[in-house]
Amino acid sequence: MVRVRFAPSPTGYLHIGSARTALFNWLYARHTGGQFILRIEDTDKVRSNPEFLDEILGSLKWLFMEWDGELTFQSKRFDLYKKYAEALVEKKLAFREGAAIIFKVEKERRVFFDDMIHGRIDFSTDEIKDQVLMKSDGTPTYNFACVVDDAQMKITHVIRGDDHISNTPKQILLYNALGFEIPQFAHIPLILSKDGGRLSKRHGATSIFEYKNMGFVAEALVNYLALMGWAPGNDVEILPIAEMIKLFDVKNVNKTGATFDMDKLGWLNSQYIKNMEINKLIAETKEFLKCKGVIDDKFDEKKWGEIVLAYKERTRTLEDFVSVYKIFFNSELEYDEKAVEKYLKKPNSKDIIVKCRAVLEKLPAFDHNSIEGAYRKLADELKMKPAELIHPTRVAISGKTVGAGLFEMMAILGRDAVLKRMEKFC
RNA sequence: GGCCUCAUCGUCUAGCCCGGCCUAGGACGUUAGGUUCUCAGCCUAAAGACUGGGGUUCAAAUCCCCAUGGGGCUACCA
Repeated sequence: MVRVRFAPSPTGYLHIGSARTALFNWLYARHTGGQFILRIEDTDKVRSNPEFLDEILGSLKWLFMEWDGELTFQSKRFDLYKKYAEALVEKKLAFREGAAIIFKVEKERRVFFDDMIHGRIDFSTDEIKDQVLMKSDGTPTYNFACVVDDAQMKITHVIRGDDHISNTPKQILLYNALGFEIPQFAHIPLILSKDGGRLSKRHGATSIFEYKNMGFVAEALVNYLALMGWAPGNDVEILPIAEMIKLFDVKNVNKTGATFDMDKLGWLNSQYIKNMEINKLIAETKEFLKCKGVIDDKFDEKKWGEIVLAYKERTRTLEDFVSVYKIFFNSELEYDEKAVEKYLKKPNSKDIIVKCRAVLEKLPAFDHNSIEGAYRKLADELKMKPAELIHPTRVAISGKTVGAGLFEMMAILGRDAVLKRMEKFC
C-alpha cells in the first residue's frame, strides 16, 4: 500500500509552496487508495512553536487535506534516532567527535536513484561530506531523522520539493548503512516568485491563511495549487477535488518551476464563486463577513441571500462582498465624490431625482419589473434616455457608479430605503 | 567556485517518453469589437512562444552534444 507523508516544521505558517507539496502527496495517496501521514519535524526546539503547528493543521484542513492516523512528532523520538546512530557507531560506519555522532562517507563511489519525475539522477560520493547524525546538543540532524522516520513509518513514496534532490544521495547512503529499504522518490518543482527566486514573504502573501483572509475560497486555491506543475490534459483547468483525485499521478508532474500568478488565482476564484451552490455561497460569505467583523448575529440572512445572488457573477473574491454589504446595510452611505459630481451636481440632476422619486413613491408594487417599467415610461415622457435616469439614481442610492443592475438593487433595498436615500438629493 | 537540476506565448501549461497529424493548442492577463442602465460577466477577434549553436534523420519543439540562462544544494537549519 502506498504511504506518503507530509513533514512540516512548525517554525512558521504553512506557505503556498509547502501546501502544494502536501497537496501532491495527498492527491497521490487518495488516488492510489493509500495513506497520507503527517510528521511534525520539530527537532529545532527553539524555533518550533505550537501556534505554528495549529496554523499548519488548520490550513491543511481548510484545504480539505485530511490526514490518516496520528501525528508523529520527531521531538518525541530522540531515543530512536540515538539508538540507530549508536548502532552505526557500533558497526564502525559512524564515529564520535565530541558529543556528536558523524557518519563516515566512503569516497569514490556513485550513488543514484530513479526519480519518478526526473528519471535517474546520480552523484559521486566525492561531493558528499561526512554527515553529522546526532548534533552535540543531542538532537538529530534533518537528513538522519528523515531517513529513520521514513523507514520506520514505512513510507513508500517520498514526494517533496526538488530542493531536496541534493539531500537524496546523502539519505540513500544512510538507508544503505542502516539496512533500510529505499522508498521511491519524486521531486516536484518549486513554486517561484515573480522575480524567479524562491517564494518568500517579501514577494507578497505566502501564508495559506492570508489567502483565506483575502477572500479566496478553498476550492479555488486547491484547484490553482494543483495546476502549479501539473495538468490533467485535454485543456481542462477547472476541476473539482474528486476529479483531481481521479486524474492525478505524480508521474505527470512537470519538471519546471512555476511562477505564482495572483491574476489567474483570482480568475479561478471568481469562477468558483459564480458557480457555487447558492446556499453554500451564502454560508461562505456570511462566515467571511463575521471573520472581518462586518456582521454580528443579528443579520438579515434572507436579504443577504438576494444580494449574493445579484452580485456573485461580478465578484472575484469574498472580500468584494464587504463593500457590497455596506451598500445595503449601512445607514450611512459612502459616496464616491467623482460619481456624485458627475451625476448629481448637474443643473438638472435635482429635477431628475425628484421626478424619479415621485414615481417610485406612487408605485403599487416595488419589484424589479415594476420599477423598471416605471423608469422606462418616465424616461419616455421626459424624452430622455433611460440611462439618464438610471445613472443618477444608482449614485444616489449606492454612492457608486458601479454595481449590480439598478432595478435589482432597488428591489432588494426596498422602497423606504430607496426613497430616503434619494431624498438627500432632492 | 563545485555538484545537481530545469529550459514552449508576459504567466500557468498541452505537445516531448513512442520524431511527421505543430503554418505549436488551451487558459490567465493584455488589446479591440459586441451585448447591457454602469461596472463586472458573457460572446467574438487580435497580438503573443519552441533560449542559441551544432549534430542525427528524408523529416526535430520532440533524440544527442555543447553553449547560455534560471533554480537548488554545498550547515552540528529543516
